[in-house]
This record gives sequence, C-alpha cells and structure tokens, in this order.
Amino acid sequence: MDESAKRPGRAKRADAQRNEQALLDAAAAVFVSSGIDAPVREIAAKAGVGMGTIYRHFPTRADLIVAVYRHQVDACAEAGPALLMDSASPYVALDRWVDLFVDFLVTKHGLAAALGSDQASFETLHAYFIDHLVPTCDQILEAAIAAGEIRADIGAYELMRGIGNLCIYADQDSRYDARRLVGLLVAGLRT
Amino acid sequence: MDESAKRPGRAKRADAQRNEQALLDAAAAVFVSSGIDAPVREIAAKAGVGMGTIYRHFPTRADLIVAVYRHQVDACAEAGPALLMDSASPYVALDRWVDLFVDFLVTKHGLAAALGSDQASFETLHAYFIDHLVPTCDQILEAAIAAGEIRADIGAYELMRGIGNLCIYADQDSRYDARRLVGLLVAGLRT
DNA sequence: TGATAAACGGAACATTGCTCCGTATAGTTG
DNA sequence: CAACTATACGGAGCAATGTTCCGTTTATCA
Repeated sequence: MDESAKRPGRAKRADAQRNEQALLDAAAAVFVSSGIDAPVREIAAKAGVGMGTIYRHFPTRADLIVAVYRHQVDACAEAGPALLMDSASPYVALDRWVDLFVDFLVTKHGLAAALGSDQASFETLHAYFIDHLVPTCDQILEAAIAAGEIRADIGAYELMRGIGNLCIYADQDSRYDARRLVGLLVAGLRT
Repeated sequence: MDESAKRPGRAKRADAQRNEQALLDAAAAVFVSSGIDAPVREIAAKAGVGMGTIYRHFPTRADLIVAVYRHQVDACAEAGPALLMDSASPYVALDRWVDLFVDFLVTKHGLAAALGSDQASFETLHAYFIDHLVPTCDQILEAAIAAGEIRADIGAYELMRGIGNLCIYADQDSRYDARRLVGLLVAGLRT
C-alpha cells in the first residue's frame, strides 16, 4: 500500500513529491472555498506552481479530485460491512449508509454534479466512485432484498446515481433539503 | 395576451420582430441538437444575426430558454386541474402530473441542471418555473394530503426540485432511468 | 425624400482549459 | 566535486466561449 511501491522505475524526484503534496493541499483548500470547478490557475497559484506542473501531476481535473477525496470515499466503502453487522436490519444499515454517502456529497460543492455528468474529463472520477462504492451499496441492497424489506427491482448503480443527483446544488438553496428527499427515495424502496 | 399589448411605446420595428422570431426558431433547433448550453455564437449564426442582436433581444440565456419553452411550461401548469378532476384520486393525479413534468424535463438536454443551479444568469428561468409550476403542484399535493394519501411534510417546491434533480443528465446514461427513480420518490410520499 | 430613433453586426476584451517547449535542477556517476 | 542526464518546472500562447461597445445600417414617419 506504500506510495513508493510503483512497479518498475525509480522513485520520483524530491521536488516532484513536494509539488504533488502542495497541489493536493492547495486543491483541498480551494475545493472547499470555490468548489471543485475552481479555475485550474487558482489551484496552481495557491500551490505555488506553474500550469505545466499541475497538468503533469494530475492530467485531468478528475484525477485531482479523486486524489483529494480518495480516503473519504474508501472510508465510506469500508463502512458498509460494519453497518450491516451492527444494524438491527439490512434496511436500517442501508438507511445509515446512505446518510454517510449523502453527508460526504453535500459537503463537496459541485462534486455530485461532476459525478452525474458524462463529460469525458470526469471519466476517472466516475470510475473511482463506481468501482469503490457500488459493490458496498450492492451488498447492503442485496441483504435488504433477501430480508424482504425492499423491492428487488433497483440496482446499486441506479440508486446511487439517484442519490447523487438529489444532492446536486443541495448547498445552494435553503429551501431544499437533500437529506429529506433522499429519505423519501429510500422510503420508496420499502415493500 | 397579444404580444403587441406592450404598455406605452410603439410596436417594435419589423426587422426586430423578424430577428426575434428567427432567434427563437434557431434556439429551439440548437437546444435540441446541442442542449441549452450551446454556444451563443452557434444560435446567433443559425439565426443569421450578429452577437449584439441576440443579447439585445435576450439579455441572458435564461430569457431565451424561457421564451423557447414558455408554452410547454404553461401547458404543464394548466394540465394540473384537469388531472385532478379526471383522476381516480389525488395521488393518481399527482403521479400523472409528475410524469408530464418528467417527460418535459428529460427531453430538454441540460434544462434540469440549469433549473437546479443558482447561477445568477438563470434567475429568470428559475423564477418562471417556480411561478408557473409550483402553484399547480401545490394544489395537487394539498389535495392528496387532504385525502390522507401522502405525508404532509413535503412542499411543492422541494418536491419539484427533487424531481428536477433526478432528471439531471438522465439522457446521458442508459443505466439510469429517471422515471423509475422519480417513481420511487413519489412512492416514498405515500402514508 | 430626408431626418432620426431603433436596431444591427462583429470586433474586441475577459475568462478559462490545455499544450508546448525552452530552462532549471535533482540525482548520479566518474 | 564537477559534469551529465533524465526529470521536472514554469508560463507564454492558443482555442473556445461569454459579454460588451460602438460605428454603421435601416425602418419608419413627416
């Protein structure tokens, strides 16, 4: 799991490592203040590097976003089995896991929108979320279906896209509560 | 209701009227092929007018979008009372009306996203939808609540935003069926 | 037909994503 | 420690797009 465990070539140069970390820190800060659609120049400037450097380390915006949020996505994925164990029923576990997912999404301005978009530049982002979260969601969903608590005609991917969509622009409108809508959606799953 | 019923000044010049119509026609066509985010230049070119002309007639993109879809929005709004009369129950009317709304949204590439966005340039668009559709939705919702068919803790605005969000990017992903998700959301309203 | 207000068109500027290449340097080797 | 080379850097520059501004054209009217 160590970063330096890259297959063949030698390790990165020291300045390259420093710059990559600086970019991650800068991006995390800028994403909070300006959303994940913030101008590339702003991130580069905050990190104190040139345009060329940011594109060398993170060829697409999606690569940068994934790098910044990887740990949180992984944590969400890993929380699934534990919830399934600890909860009174699979449906309760589903409800709790969805809460985790929603909490993550609504605090990342613009992320939910990027997730739904099929812009080629977001391919990596899309793939990371699908690969890491769909299996977990599917596991919970299957358990709830097996327990007869929810209808069987919905897939993990489609449910997660629906939840993601409900979280789009959720932080821009005080009259709209994404958590409540997601709650209704999950309620609609009940048999 | 006539267009020429503008209060004080005299009627528009003939060439201005022609250009406005040409712009509406061009925009309608371009919106279908390239979505409502199509470059302004593309619309102006298709209409055979200069950049200045399009901005003079429609200062913001939202103004143009509203002008293009006004009739369809109005039709959706006016369909509400009829559905309430003709349906077996308010809940059925709600279900049917939501179908109309979803059908409208999913066939307008990018419109649902623009509706949710709080970009200042979409203010007019937002306002038009709120003003014209929320009252209708509210009427159906209230009837369903009065009939005890759905829970009472959801407002028309919030529901419509949720439906709108579920329709975002719906035409870009064959694995995602907005109608199904909206169906689940509405099902979640049942008492 | 001439005057004038209305409308037009497109050049020009600003923002932003992305690329390219000349320059600088970390790490290595003799 | 000095020279060398693979890496990495930086930012100018191009392309796309939104938006404005103003000199020119034209519809309308007397």
